[in-house]
Amino acid sequence: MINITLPDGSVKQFPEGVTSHEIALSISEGLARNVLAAKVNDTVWDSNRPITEDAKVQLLTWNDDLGKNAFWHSSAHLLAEALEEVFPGIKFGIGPPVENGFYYDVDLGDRTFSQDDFAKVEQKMLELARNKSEFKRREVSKAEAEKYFTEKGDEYKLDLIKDLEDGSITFYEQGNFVDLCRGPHIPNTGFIKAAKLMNVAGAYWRGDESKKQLTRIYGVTFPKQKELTEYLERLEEAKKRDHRKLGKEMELFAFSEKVGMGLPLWLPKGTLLRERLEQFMRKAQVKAGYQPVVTPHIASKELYVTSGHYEKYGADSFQPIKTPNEGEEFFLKPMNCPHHCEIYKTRPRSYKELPVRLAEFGTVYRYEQSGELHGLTRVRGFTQDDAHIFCRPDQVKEEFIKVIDLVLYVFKALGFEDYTAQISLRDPDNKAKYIGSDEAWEKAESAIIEAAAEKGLTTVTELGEAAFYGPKLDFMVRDALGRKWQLGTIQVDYNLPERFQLEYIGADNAKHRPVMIHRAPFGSLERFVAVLIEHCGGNFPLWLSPEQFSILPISEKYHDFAQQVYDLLAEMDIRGFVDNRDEKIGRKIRDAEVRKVPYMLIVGEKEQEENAVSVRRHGEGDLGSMKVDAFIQLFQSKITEILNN
RNA sequence: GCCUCCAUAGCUCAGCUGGUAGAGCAACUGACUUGUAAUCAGUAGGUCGUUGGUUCGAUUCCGACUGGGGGCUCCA
Repeated sequence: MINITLPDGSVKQFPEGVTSHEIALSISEGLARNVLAAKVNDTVWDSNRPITEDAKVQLLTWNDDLGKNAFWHSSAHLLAEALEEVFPGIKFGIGPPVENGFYYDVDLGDRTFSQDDFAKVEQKMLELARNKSEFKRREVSKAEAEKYFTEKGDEYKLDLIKDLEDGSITFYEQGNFVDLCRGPHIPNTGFIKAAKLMNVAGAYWRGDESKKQLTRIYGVTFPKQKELTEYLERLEEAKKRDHRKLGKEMELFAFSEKVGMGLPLWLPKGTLLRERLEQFMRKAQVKAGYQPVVTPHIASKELYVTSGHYEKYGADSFQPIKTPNEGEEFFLKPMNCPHHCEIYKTRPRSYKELPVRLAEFGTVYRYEQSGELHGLTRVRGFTQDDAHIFCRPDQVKEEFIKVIDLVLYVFKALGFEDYTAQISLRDPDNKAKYIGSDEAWEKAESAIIEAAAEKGLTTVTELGEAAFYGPKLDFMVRDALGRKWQLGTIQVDYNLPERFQLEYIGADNAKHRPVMIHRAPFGSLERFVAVLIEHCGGNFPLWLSPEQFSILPISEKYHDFAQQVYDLLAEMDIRGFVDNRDEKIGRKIRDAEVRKVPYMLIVGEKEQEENAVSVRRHGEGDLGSMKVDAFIQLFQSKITEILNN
């Protein structure tokens, strides 16, 4: 008998060779039906693999990420089996589970695979799933493995086997399909009740551009048809919120072939939104002791030679702007830091005036690969809400805390409630690849950790993720659909102060090197607006909304009164418009609803008599009639509610 | 950049296997003067992304270019 420890700490005795399926069965039959795999002493095992020693066992179902992984990994094998039946002679690369499903990389030879083939393969998958073929694990020798795939003629699997150690190789077999695989897998294919292929894409063998490009087939499967339906509905919802679609519909921004790819044009309404965000940040920054600066969009090559960016990015970036003077070259600025360093250097600095915080909404240009461009989230010209803090080493922690406060204030005002912070530290085993002294790094790293802890942030720490020039803290927010986005960033930089020979005179009358902190709570206005659009589905917070109200006169007779109300609201800095088209009120309401206007103010005979407006809130409906003053008060209270705490 | 799919009116899209195009919405004109999610009628609008080729003939087939979507890191 062996002892099995379950997650609740209880210990049960089972005969040697018990499987986790049998353990589940001893708890309940329903559980046994749902167990996909099991974590046995920190390794995930097949649920039908015999356990021969005392072990800690955690049963995994569809509700566990690891359970899903096993499920989707098994689905990849099922896909491969189906593909092999449909396309005999097909060769296979790798087929892992991913965040939402799985894929398999295949080499189809001369054949092609397109959306038209999806249905056929999906059907074949379900047909094979119904056979309830068991996933059978088998340990094989390296020679045996090589023999099998040599005979099959699959050079990709042979390439994989080459790097594996003899004795550690396993095969999995289900139905007529055998794959080189470490596992684990679900008990049999019958668990897979719904399958959908999502898309095809090219992917280099082993991610190496010089190797052959395979066809990557993405799919997703579920243990219930209903879950597939729900998943597809979620995708639909995400599509509806796509910032590229809403940006066009709401006339926020546009692209033009003539202007060039990745270069967004901000339309009037989008500009209003963007300027509101800038205004908001400016105000918060002034309060936090930042000094706004402005720097040019181009700079002499020398600046980037000094900063080191020329050497690192020069060849892959926008190429220099030449002048009539021979040898004179200017670059579009790809970042603001070097300019700010030069501002810092305009005069000697005393320790007493540090920290110096220089802020700029700096528009920068980076030549991103054409395939990397995506809506507003990845563009070639964008504006950072940039600032650089030059401070003494002993001020790093305090400055970090202040920046975190600022970032949290921004998130709160914009309705991002679910966020985590990632602390990126250097790789402790490879300190040589980082610039800056050991002492400085340790100080800065502990300053970041302490600052994050003091602010009560939920953090993930990643070793080796720091930039070569310093550790950093990144904020990841989760939007309304649960998708993760990286927004604000705070980075310590030891590199530029060194390269630019920045210094300050300390109390000891000696020269010291300041620490530079680079931070951007939004990241870039473009990216932030994109994330914001998707987060709120185009229903912006009231204070940001480009059109905060629309006045809808019942008929032409009330146009004058409508204009009076409009003037009053405009006076109070409330933005909106009068819809004086020759349309019925129902039509005007519908159009305003579609345009996502937060407040609709209906004016007719009654309202005119009482100097009132009938208020309708977007998505909520009629709020009844109120005096114009009362509406202004209601409106302003809604705004201060968000911005002042 | 590479793979793959795509490109028709301002927008969303239809147009079977080659014979120069159609709908809805928007726009414009007129009628209606309207009470909480689409009033009715009419008008106008397209070198079918650009450019070569095949063909008697190309929006349709082939190539190139431009732009767009998806993917190119996550252990067999």
